[in-house]
Amino acid sequence: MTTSRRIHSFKTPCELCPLRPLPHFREFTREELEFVARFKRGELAVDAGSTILVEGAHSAHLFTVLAGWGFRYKMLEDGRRQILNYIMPGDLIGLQGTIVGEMQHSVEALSPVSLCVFERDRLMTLYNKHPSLAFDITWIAAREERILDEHLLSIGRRTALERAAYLIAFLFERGRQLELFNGRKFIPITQQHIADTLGLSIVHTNKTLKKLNERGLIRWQERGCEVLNGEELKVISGWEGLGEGKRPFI
Amino acid sequence: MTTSRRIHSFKTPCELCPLRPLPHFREFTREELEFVARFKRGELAVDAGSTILVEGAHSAHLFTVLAGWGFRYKMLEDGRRQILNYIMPGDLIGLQGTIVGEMQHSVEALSPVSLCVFERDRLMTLYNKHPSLAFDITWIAAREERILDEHLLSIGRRTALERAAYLIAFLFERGRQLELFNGRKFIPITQQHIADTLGLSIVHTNKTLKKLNERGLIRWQERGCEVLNGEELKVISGWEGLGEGKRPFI
DNA sequence: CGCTTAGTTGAGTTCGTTCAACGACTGTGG
DNA sequence: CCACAGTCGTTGAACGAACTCAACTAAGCG
Repeated sequence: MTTSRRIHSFKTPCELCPLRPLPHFREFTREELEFVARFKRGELAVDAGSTILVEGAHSAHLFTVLAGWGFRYKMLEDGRRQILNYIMPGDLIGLQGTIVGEMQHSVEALSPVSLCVFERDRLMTLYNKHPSLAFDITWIAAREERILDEHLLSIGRRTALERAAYLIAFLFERGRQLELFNGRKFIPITQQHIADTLGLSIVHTNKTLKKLNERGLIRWQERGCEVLNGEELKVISGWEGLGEGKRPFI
Repeated sequence: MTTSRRIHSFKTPCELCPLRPLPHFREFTREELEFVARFKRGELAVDAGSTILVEGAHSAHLFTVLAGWGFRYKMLEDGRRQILNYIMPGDLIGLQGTIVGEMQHSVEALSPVSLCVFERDRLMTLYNKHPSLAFDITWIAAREERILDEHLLSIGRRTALERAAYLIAFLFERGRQLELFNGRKFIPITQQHIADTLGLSIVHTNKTLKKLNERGLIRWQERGCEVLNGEELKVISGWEGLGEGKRPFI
């Protein structure tokens, strides 16, 4: 594993944030934007495969993903790993660490990832001075909760084929909302990641994905998944989607 | 299913809240207490087995559990049910509905439950006037998230026996923190609830619980689970517990 | 008293696992 | 340039965990 991280004091100015103009995100008032610009302390860039946060650590920082894909996971002592959720542009990470004191899960990059860095000590200032942004943070936490609910339903009660279809449809829909696909609908994960998300073995995951492949819904190539028919994946899994409303991000 | 609900305009005054003196909860300032007292609109009492919130509904209310046990769940169209988490005194329910607009899961009572009722419209006032309480709400959401992470790890990667041990240890620890057991360590759930939480069939759940019973860790009786050895359940599941710090509640 | 719900148990089946081997590809060092 | 190791994906065979089906007990309730 190549673990390289570069911290730039160079900042993408929040006024020129590449995410904010997307129709997927809610607009900010000038005051909110100015506050967030001051709240931001720098940027962090990590390579694919590197660890962004480690379980047990006391990080002084909060991050918002600017670009790239990653995932949150927990491990048991004997090495069994469970991927909890995926992180993508606009997602806030490290909030749990800020609130509980110590990280309860780890975060790893799937692709090169760049992050906005915030200081957790200043979070209380945000709550004091910008109730609307405070509400946004709660909104973000509630959204994560909702997604975890869906994942639980999936792992607990769906069949292997339904689970796989759900997961790929989910990642695809998120990527679509964020306008991450330029032509090629490609999700940068390995089958091991799929297995560790769905609670299946790698072998059975492979055989399950083969079925989706045979139905012409996905194609596996270059260490990732190309989505050919996102709608049918939703039908198979019985998943209703994330909803189309705008969402906030810090 | 007997579904009875009584809404009392009668209120347990927040100053005499039976929960607040518990060492498990953080103390409030006088101002916070006064605000919450005005925020509270009444009380709701429901019988065991009745539904408190339904998926898809637009509830105008938020609730804090005052007494009793319940659970949150989601269902697939064909009836498969997944229990997401359990609700107990001090828990806030309905926040997702407030934030996303419509409930994404249902909530049902396991025992007689009484709830404090709040109006979701007034939540923004709380954010504007009481940043510390706003932070508490985020805290509560982040805590729920953390618990869901643990459940995901459990369902995804633990064996049936470990899962059962984890769940019972979890419910037991929560009950203990809330001082719900007076001598008899009894959890009011059926084996069907256990099955629907762990993602197992009722038959296999029964056989798994039998093993825990044979080891002298639990005893099943009167539609519930009596915990005989909570520590050993934690050891079997490899679960580290919830942490002992104080927590907020509204 | 019959009806319902919760829990128990056995038998046979299915789904998902582990083990094992192999091909394709990538990066590294000689 | 080739040899080598490492990762990722693929496939077959054997096994085991968890499932369904089915029958039955015990308790609670009208």
